[in-house]
Amino acid sequence: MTSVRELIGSRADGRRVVIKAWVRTKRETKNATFLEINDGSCFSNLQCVFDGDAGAGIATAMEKATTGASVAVGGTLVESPAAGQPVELKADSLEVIGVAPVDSYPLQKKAHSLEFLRGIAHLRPRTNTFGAIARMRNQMAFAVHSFFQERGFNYVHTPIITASDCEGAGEMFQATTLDLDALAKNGGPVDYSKDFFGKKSYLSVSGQLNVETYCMALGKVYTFGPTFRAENSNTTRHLAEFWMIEPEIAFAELPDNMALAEEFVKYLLSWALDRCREDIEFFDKRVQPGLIAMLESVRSSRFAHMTYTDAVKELVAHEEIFEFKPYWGCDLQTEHERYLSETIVKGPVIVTDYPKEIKAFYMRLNDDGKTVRAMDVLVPIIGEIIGGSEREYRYDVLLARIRELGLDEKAYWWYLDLRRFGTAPHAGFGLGFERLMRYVTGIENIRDVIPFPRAVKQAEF
RNA sequence: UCCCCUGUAGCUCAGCUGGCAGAGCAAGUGGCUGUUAACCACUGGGUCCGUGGUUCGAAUCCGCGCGGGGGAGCCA
Repeated sequence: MTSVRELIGSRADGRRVVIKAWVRTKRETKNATFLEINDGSCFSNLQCVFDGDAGAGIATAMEKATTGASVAVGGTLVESPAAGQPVELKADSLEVIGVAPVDSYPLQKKAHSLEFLRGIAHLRPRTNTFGAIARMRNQMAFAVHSFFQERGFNYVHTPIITASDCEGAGEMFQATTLDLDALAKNGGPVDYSKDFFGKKSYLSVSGQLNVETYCMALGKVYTFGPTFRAENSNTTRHLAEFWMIEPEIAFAELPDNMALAEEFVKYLLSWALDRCREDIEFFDKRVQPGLIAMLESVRSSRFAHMTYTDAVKELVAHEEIFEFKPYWGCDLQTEHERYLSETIVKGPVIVTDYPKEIKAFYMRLNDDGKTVRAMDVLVPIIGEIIGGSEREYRYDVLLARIRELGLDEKAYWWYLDLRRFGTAPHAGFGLGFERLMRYVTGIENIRDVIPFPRAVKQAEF
């Protein structure tokens, strides 16, 4: 089947084609009618030109060829005499396959707000913006796999349902086959031994603990799959269901992890700049002016490194500008993170060695006994895009940390086993795929870079 | 979970200290034109989110409910 992409990239050799696509706009003049059609194969539309006196058959069909209608257009591919497109279709036949009545089809021949389009998520991929997002999302997913596959990483499919509530990365969705309505009527305690798995189960908030097990066998691994967090958060950068990439490398320490993260981010930006040119030019022009220049500068930059302790010193020196006053031991606020990358460094910065109190139990304890080998990659505008760490691989230290935090050590038996049998230093990080998408498209609201957003009180479609 | 803003034509919005419901775009009709975010003219189009209240009179003021947006926290 001929695609618009294929035709636009071809020579205007006068070949006859029939192309099936959807109508974007129609402009009628006395001598000609211009029908712009798009089939999603690329950003550009194909301009189909019909003679004004093309005949009654075409005139009748043309009335129904309104914005959104699906059509089959036959004609010959010719050089366009006007500016705006190199080639066009000199059309001689038109069939309307499916109409889109103008009085009920929500999309018009005009710009719509992203808020409005969010309410018609089933139709929004037909717009320029969401078509471009969808193609770019596809490309970025491909880029993720390419990066790791080129470097000998193994893609590991970690489970989506988990019966361990010890992942510790946020509120979890419970997964159950129990009849909640019946239980509510009866009252009384719930007997989870009657649930599907014989105990409480959840949707995974992270594949990290699971992927570490395969790291300790395959060496270099990564996960890339959906993740679920039942946080009651309502922001432009959180979703209840999102996709996360989590690489994990064996015999590696924090500097190796930092180098991998930097290389990964640059690889992804290069892919976006080099292979999604038409779509990213649209974002640069209409969504976030300066996007391409910013991404290019990050691609060619060297990421700054800074310890948490040094970062706090910088922040304290300018504490008057912050709503939340920084101090050693505080969690870095969004305003702090953005100040570090946007004002102090003026580019990406990796902050390392955070106080153990504000980080997860599995991060390797430094010799000072106060900080852990954590790292956050902060970029301008977006803030934190990657969070990771070197893992605690010493059995005694890890067990002590679990006990210190009052966690149930029995629940971590298999995780601790990794440290009992052939333990090795290892490190990894997590990158939220939708946050990457926000970064490379300039789209602000995370609900616009995933086809069907899932958030608090939002699960339509 | 907290704070702020918001809900008026198909869409984006204006509507002042309460007094006859408006614009641009979209749509329809006509004109013009190898047009391309087309242009010009005319026309049609309203449960002013819902509900209760204040008032001679409410889109406008107040209470409650529902929806949308932004910020914070949590984090990716």
